[in-house]
Amino acid sequence: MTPGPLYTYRWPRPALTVDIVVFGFAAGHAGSGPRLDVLLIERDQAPFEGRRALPGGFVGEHEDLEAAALRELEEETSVRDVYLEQLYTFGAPGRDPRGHTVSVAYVALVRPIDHPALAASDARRAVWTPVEEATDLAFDHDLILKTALARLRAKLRYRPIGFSLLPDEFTLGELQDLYETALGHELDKRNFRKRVEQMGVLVPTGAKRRGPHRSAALYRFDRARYDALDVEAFDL
Amino acid sequence: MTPGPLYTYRWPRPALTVDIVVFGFAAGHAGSGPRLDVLLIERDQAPFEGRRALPGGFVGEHEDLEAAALRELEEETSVRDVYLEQLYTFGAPGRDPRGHTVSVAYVALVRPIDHPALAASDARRAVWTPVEEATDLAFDHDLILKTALARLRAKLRYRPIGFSLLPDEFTLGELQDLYETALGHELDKRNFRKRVEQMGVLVPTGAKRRGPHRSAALYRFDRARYDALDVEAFDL
DNA sequence: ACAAAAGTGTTCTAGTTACACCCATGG
DNA sequence: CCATGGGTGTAACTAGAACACTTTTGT
Repeated sequence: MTPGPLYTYRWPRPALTVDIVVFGFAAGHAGSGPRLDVLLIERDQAPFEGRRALPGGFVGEHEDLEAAALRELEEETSVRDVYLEQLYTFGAPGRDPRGHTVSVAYVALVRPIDHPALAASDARRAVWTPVEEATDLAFDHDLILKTALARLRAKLRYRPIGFSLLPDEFTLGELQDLYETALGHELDKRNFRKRVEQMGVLVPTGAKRRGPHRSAALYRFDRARYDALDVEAFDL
Repeated sequence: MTPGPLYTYRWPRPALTVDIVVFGFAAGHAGSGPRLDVLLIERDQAPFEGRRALPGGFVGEHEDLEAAALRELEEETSVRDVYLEQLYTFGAPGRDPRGHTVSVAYVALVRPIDHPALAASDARRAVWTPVEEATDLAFDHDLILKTALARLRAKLRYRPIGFSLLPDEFTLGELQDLYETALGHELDKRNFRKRVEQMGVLVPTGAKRRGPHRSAALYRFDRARYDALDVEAFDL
């Protein structure tokens, strides 16, 4: 019953890492349409030197998995205060050429405020990349990204996680753009707004977003009101 | 780029295990109603000696996670040929008193044919336990079981995994019993049968199950027909 | 003959989809 | 003044929910 290295080190074992798929949503401005981005690191050492990879790293002993994910994320990309959710654990023996390494993958969603800050930070080489262009990644990170996208798309429909990708205040148009971009197909404007309104989890702030055209009302997601709802009651 | 122990052993790291939540469904006979069971092991050593626990054990180096789960399952309970799906990875630093141990949990679904064989096998102490009575388990296995149940309930609705809990041939009544037991509430018989029929993934075998009352037609799940369906088209 | 499970249709309701026009603003 | 996105209502359709009786079989 004594905790200790005796037992801990007796057998060889796989190494344990965390990898984080960080999604960011860039609202469309004039010219550029809305984009779903993923945050990638350019590796500066072998294996896969020069290849792009998901941020991540080794889990310390006595370190919580989620804590390790947040730590690596901040160390490598300066991103903090994110929605974080465990995705899946990847453990195929050949996935890391250095030896058997099992990786617990997480999905993080960040607000656009955090995007521009990245370039100015001490982040080594973190770059926002449109998801369609995020291919040929190191290790099995293509597979991890694909899995993360599938999860994001599935969960967006029945959990209010989309708001973690938008600024505190947003227009209904921006919310719809996010859904259309992430889901990959268009939605009917009137039906979309109808459903959003019926749910009653958005409160108008009274402010307006002024743009190149007619200004739009700003809304805020009301988590308290959402929590008061039945589970299952959120459905876009 | 050389794979090897040099890098592999440099740092202390959490140990890695797999744990498996094995669900079994016992159709109701005269007297006893239908039951959803979990397969538990009685621990014969510290920590948690004498307590019940989920089957599981350490992942070998260069061993695939799913392979490790299947191996441990067979070693400890003689159960083979099961539906297996990764559930979640539990890594709170205090979950194992021997030291930091991260566990990748799996859910397995087995057919009732395998139930009675267990007692006669070399399985140490594997016992089928109704889920409501599976409390006070070792480690954080109460939490793992709770998570597994939530997943089973959620997934039963939109994926055809329920058939992995039934014998090859089954009656519609048994299928409905399974759904009612797992979901924890009653379903309308006519609507249930209507939906099942509309899906068109069950084929009648022509045979009848003879019981204490009117005999019932037997069906078989047709996986080929299911695969031909759209995803999302399965919805009970 | 009776107890118990098998089997079968219809109606009503609620939710989802499809669809087109006017409005406000900035350039 | 015009281009662009903001904002609004209704009708048709479809899917889901509610509901009761007859049939078969073993005891």
